[in-house]
Amino acid sequence: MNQSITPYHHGDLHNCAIIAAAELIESIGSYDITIAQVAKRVGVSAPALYRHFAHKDALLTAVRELTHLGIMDYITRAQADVEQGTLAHLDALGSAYLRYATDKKAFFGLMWEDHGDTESRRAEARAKRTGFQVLHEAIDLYLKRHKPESAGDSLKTATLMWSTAHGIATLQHNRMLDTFDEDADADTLLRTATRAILQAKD
Amino acid sequence: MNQSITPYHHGDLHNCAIIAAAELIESIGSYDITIAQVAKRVGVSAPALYRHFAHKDALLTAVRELTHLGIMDYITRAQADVEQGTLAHLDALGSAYLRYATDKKAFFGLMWEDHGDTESRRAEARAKRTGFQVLHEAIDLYLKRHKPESAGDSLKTATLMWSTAHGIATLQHNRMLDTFDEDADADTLLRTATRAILQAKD
DNA sequence: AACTTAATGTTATCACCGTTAACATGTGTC
DNA sequence: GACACATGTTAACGGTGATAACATTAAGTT
Repeated sequence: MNQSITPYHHGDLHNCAIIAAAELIESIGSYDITIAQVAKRVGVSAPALYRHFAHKDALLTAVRELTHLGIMDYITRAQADVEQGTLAHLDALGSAYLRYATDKKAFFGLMWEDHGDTESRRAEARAKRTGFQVLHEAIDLYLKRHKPESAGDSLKTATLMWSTAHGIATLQHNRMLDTFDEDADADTLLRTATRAILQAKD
Repeated sequence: MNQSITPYHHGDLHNCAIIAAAELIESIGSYDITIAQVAKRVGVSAPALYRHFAHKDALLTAVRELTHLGIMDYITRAQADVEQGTLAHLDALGSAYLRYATDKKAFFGLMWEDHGDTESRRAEARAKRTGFQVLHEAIDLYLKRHKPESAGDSLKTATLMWSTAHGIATLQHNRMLDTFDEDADADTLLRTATRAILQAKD
């Protein structure tokens, strides 16, 4: 009696490790975590994780997938309350992006972190592209409705708007926005940019 | 005779270490370097560097200062061939920023990297702000000449343009621009954005 | 039910990292 | 020349990602 309560085999170490890593990252507000920390949190020895992940970055890559799901959740939810193809729709998308960047600071940083694993880059690129396509379709719809003569530029317009949103988000993430203009507000900036980009070439 | 060619005291280890670190970063194309690597390159033991830098991040911060000088050099040089306060001036500034991001990939990454040293953040913020002010003045001049009614918005306009340039630069840095639009060209995108932002509210 | 095999844990260990301590060697000053 | 101080050295520590060798459990075959 009084034997080990937890069995030798964990059961679902793979997924639990990913979740534990994500929780850890969120709780300390930084993606600078340790294999040992994750292992301890799951209640397992550190090398055990190497049965499920080739190296630390593979684990972080798995967490990155979660972050993509997370931001897609933000985006999807933002679309729910809004009529498709309207300016409000575009504002909602941008606002969701900015909100994710501030709400989930560590995750946002992790998403765009440089890492070497070339194999996982493709999967990530695909995930980011699907997020991008939501924006692209919204812009395409908007242009066809309100500026049919510019509808052919929807891809370039979407790329530009994503770039702008990303720039504002990362500058805010690095606490640089208010260094430049202490009254700067990310949402207002993005709304201004959105209108400028859409109005261009009139 | 045949004594040690290098004296016991290095003479200017502080600056040499910074330069060595910078060279190392540039040569391997990543700011993920090691104190030992830097020490070896200077021909000194690793702990010797701790006489000149409190911790590794202090050394990296010193390199960051160099990167700020470097990008200011790009910007200053870009201004030389161009008439102040023109659209060409603004294009040149943006182009210089993008060029630095691609030419000095590792340095650009280092510049905006998250790091904990709160003390050095202020100095960096100041350096970034002076870079920003060049853009701000150029935009202010442009607006006063070509759109005097919007001259009051020059700060917000500059913040927006920097954000856009930064977004394009970082997306390109993460090889994401052509993931979205394989024909995307950073310079063209930024020029489009510049014109859109300046034309707005007409 | 027993044996085999593969999956998945364990502990021991490695090389390397940032960093500190204790000691050595120069340099400048009176 | 003696002393203080700056600046270098080697030795060592705790922590990191990762591997090796071994232990345990689960699953499949007969």
